[in-house]
Amino acid sequence: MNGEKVLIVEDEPKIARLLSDYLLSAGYQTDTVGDGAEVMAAFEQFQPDLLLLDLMLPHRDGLDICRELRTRSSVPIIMVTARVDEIDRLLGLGVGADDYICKPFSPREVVARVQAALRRVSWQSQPDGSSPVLIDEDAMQARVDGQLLDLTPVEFRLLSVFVSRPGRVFSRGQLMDHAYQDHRVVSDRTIDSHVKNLRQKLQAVSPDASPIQSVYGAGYRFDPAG
Amino acid sequence: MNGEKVLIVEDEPKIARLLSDYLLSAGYQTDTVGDGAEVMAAFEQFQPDLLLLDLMLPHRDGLDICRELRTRSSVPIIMVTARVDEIDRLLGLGVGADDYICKPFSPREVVARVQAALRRVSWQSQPDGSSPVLIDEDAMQARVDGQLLDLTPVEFRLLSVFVSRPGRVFSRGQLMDHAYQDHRVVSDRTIDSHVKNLRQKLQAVSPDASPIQSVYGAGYRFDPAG
DNA sequence: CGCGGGCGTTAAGAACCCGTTAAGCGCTGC
DNA sequence: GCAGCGCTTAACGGGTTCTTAACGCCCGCG
Repeated sequence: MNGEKVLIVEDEPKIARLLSDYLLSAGYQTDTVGDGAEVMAAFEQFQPDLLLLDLMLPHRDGLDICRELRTRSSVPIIMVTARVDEIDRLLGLGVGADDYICKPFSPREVVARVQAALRRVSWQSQPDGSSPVLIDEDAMQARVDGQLLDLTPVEFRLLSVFVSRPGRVFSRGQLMDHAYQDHRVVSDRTIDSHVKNLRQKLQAVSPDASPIQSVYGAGYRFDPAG
Repeated sequence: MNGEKVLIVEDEPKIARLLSDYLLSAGYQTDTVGDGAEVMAAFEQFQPDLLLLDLMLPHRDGLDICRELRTRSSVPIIMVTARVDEIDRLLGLGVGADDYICKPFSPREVVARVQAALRRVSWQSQPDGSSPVLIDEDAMQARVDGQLLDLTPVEFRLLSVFVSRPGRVFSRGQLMDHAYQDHRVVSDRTIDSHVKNLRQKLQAVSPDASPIQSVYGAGYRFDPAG
């Protein structure tokens, strides 16, 4: 699984573990650092796409870390604080964090905010128009090389998920989660079936490419240059 | 940056000030309103390109304001809410907001979202300049190619919603929300029925176009060049 | 080579979606 | 009261889409 990488900076092992578990099961890669002094090294080495940063740390303040990182990277940072009123103070200080989470947090909340933060940056960085596949969520239309695809609702949602994270392998379960907002459970074959139809419609428009690849034992991967 | 105008609707002065500062320093013009009852007037006068709308307001609910604005303008609206779980509720209600921000928010987040929302609209609007369909909310009159349409109240409101956001797919539920200011619940077939009549009247005036398209499994889409 | 589980495809019934008709209801003006 | 109008919906029919059972192939492994 090649999910995006989240660096967790948290000195309390139980909490670090908790965060890590949530994120792993949501398909992210994680690395954990418990000491403020080690953060920069881990950052260089792990090259995370996002930071979960506890405010209270041994040897070095989370605030301080946040400031230094901001001078050299625009990686999204989510601050984890123990108390709500801290947040006001942080806002006042003009720390450049992207979001804040208060303890105690719920699994869903953490994952939701991480997703949101990552979605935001992936959006901004895409000058859009660069990918051969364009998704218009509002209009519920998808285009390949300018050609409009005639997709059913499920197909559209699936393609939409794929396009949102090109190159990533999605398990059938993850595809279900993302494509069925009601938390319906369907069989794995159902996904296969829709992928088959989707592939067919994609090939009808651009016969030479096969952008949806099967990954044996894992799921499917979308690769626009496939 | 050419100083697009952002109207801030927020009753808490400190937060309003904070928002205003962020946006000003990012090069936007701002105006602030603290009372729900004054929003429409300020909107007319200031002619903003975007609204930052707090959900909790004195005298008038942000939700309510959002709905009314949506019937007469397609200006992007970003809702500001105090808690994450509000967002789920709002999404369920099909409010026509473009984005949501949770308190506490960071400077970067607010500015990023405002930028994103503005980029989105400038991108999708104005290929020509004059839509063939004109809506006069005050007079409750609609024209196609200059021809006056004889619409019933429900038909007028529906068309009005469609025209406000061309190309976008509206579910039947969303159409109900927008076209019935009281929170009435009617059946899906009711919407179908009105759409049928609306289509008929539109075709009577311009026989070649079919601007209201059905999107199987999703709803209806208005596309003036359909 | 034989095994077992993962996978692609097919086909068919289930489920769902939608346009239309026609009828009932409330309201208005005569 | 009655005719006319607009709104809503029950009901129906047709079409589309979804899902799964079933089957056979393929892959990786011992």
